Amino acid sequence: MAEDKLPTRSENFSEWYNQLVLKAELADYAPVRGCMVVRPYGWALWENICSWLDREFKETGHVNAAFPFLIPMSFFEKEKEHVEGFSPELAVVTHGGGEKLEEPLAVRPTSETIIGHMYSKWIKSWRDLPVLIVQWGSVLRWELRTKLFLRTAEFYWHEGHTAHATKEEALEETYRILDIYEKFAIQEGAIPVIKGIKSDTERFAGAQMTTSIEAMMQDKRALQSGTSHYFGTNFAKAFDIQYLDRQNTLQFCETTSWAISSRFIGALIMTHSDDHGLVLPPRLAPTQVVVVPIYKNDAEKAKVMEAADSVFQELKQAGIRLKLDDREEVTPGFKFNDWELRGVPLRIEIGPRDVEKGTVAFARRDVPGKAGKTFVPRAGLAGAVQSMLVEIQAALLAKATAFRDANIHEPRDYEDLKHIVEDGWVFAWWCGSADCEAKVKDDTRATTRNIPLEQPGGAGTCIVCGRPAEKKVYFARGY
RNA sequence: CGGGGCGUGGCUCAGUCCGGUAGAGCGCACGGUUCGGGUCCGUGAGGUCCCGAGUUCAAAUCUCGGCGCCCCGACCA
Repeated sequence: MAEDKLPTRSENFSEWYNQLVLKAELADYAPVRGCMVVRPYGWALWENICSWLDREFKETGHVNAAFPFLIPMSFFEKEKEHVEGFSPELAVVTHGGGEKLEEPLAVRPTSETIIGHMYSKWIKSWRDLPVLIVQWGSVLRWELRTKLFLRTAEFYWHEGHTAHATKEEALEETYRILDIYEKFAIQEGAIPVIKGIKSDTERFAGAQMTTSIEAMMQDKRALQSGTSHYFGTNFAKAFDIQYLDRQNTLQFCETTSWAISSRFIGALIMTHSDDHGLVLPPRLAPTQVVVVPIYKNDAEKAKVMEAADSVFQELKQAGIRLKLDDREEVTPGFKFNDWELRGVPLRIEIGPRDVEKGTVAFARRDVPGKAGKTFVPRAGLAGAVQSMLVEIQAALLAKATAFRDANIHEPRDYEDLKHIVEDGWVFAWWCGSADCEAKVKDDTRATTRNIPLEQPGGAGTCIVCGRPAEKKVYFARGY
């Protein structure tokens, strides 16, 4: 039960975030360094995220499977960039059953290697392709600095791993998933994201191309919210994933992998929430509506509870996820604050005056205070609630989009870039060289986020070195 | 691995400088009161003061050693 107030976003964004996660009971610190416990409310949110994605993956031909979370160390040696990228953050099991193991086993930081190994067994013919498998689970990376949801040692995700006959098909898959991620973020999460391609330095270890969706948080830092990789034949060559084509010629597969992690919950929090607590988009909120009855004696209680119960039944039958808060030991005012902290999109208050008038009171979470309160007729309530939830969802997206667009700037020159990334995103021409990228990072701690797929066209000059540039890129400080 | 801070009831912390019967607020339990924006009053339960060694008649407090956590950088979904 939360009693004291959150720090405000403006006084300490980081502390606001930490306390919000704890007080809203999304997660708690685990007694294991860098790990979190996802509490029931946080997990319910994660389940809503997963179930939408799962449905979408299945509709596009993917199937689910499970691979071991322990991976022979030698597997990591097979792809040079992959081992360099992941070795520093592996946790390794050296003993089992009291005996030292002959070969240490890594706790999976990602599963390309073990899945690649299995694919080489399973794929023999062009008839076996494509293979489109998704694994739901958790992985472990020994991060040096952790933060609940955003970067924990163990985190939850799905990882898709696909194998295809041709480069065209693999690229098509990479972008198909990126589109699903974009649709998910915008439509379900109300988070406006930018689709694009990562620079060579920001690319996934072992990939030929990494794409991402990037979101702007309320502190204007960037959060990579989903990622989809094209591997070419890198992993197929490392793990010997070959098939015989129609001409009876041995070919290497083209593979992809992609993921959205529990970090997305961090993105939801930092995009929509306010100084009163969590604000969740209705389409993902575990509880979309809470009904709070108000009365001061038994006679009132009887009437109010009768009305509250009938409202509850009607909305439940309409398929709305809701709760009736009939706790007697706390005051309505306490409940208001409590559910606001938890981010429930719509609160319905029912008091004696409402019962008399045949109304209920709506209080929108996204519009705090009096401005978000309206009185609604009791008749036809389910329809009114449905459309209010749609309105709130749209309002959240509109607000986040306006905020993002207001904080992306095109710099006049390099000095201007340095100034902008202090408190916003830069959108600028870039020659594509790692040197220029590194200079920006050294000078400002900002990195390239991605090269958006949607380009203005034409050409310009690199904001850093002044050489000709064909693409524009986003620079921002990331999470 | 560098730089800062901190380990005292469930939580946040005071007490440490200057050694002398372990405290507060919140939370929790019970009773009453209240209820359209975080009610108020009363009663009560709850502590190896991070660990170890030393100094002392006496250590949460002083000395030495260890462990752990948080924040800021380098690694990252």
